[in-house]
Amino acid sequence: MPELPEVETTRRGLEPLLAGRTVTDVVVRERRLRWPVPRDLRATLRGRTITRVGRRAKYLLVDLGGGTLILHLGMSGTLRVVPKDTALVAHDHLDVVLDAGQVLRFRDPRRFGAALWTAKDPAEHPLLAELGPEPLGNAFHARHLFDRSRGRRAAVKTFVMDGHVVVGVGNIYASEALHLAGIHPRRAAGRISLERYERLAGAIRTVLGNAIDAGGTTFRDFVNELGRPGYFARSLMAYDRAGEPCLTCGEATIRQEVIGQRSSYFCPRCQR
DNA sequence: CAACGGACCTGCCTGC
DNA sequence: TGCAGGCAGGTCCGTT
Repeated sequence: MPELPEVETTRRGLEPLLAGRTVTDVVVRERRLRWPVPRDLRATLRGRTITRVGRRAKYLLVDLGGGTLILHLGMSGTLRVVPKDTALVAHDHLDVVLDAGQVLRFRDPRRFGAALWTAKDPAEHPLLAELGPEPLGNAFHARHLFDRSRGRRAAVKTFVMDGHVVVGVGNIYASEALHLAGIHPRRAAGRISLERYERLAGAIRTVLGNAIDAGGTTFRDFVNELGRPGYFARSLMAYDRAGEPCLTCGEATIRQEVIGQRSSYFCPRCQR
């Protein structure tokens, strides 16, 4: 169940395994993902060679020269490169068979993920065109958050999880970043100062960067391209720690509340 | 516009 | 042991 660090971990793992490989076959076992898998995906991909694996927000972009396979892992998706004869398990919906006897295998029990094709610049695809800046890129900074939040009464946690504001900040890392920045997740986004957004922008970069360095966070089932978990869970300061002592102040207890229909974790003492 | 709830799914855990 | 209920890391879409 990936946020940006898990998707980036997957991308970094896949890139060297896929670049230069030619697609010899495609097997679609289940078309009913978030959007239907294109009927002609097999015919479209066969014979093409993968040049690189990119990422925009949580979308993986498999560049096949003349077009791009857009993959999204949804809540429960994993991508792995396995030998061609590897036994199938439940919810192995899609195989991209590669020349070197290996298969890029997409598994997604909940089917919130996606596999789409675009022949144009993927940045112009409707799903990507309106997205906010990358949190680890130069276009993301406190001024951006400040300007975009003026007049908005929604909780700041909801605000930073809006992909049209900034991409890649999911439910775990939103709680973590707000904790690190000392900001209460329910505070109205439009009533936060530029100075505090400086702290928040820095916290988002720090938390996401550290999580990528740790290979992502594994709670239940995230695994990388080799089927291995990430190690950031041990670094979490707030998420999933309801009732436990705050690791920052050592005095208060981490609270869990639902904000914008998502479980949120924070320290009522450190976060205001 | 912004905000909110519902929708899409399966698996896993809890409590009766 | 069985079963209902709730919850899970995403995000689009329709309605106010």
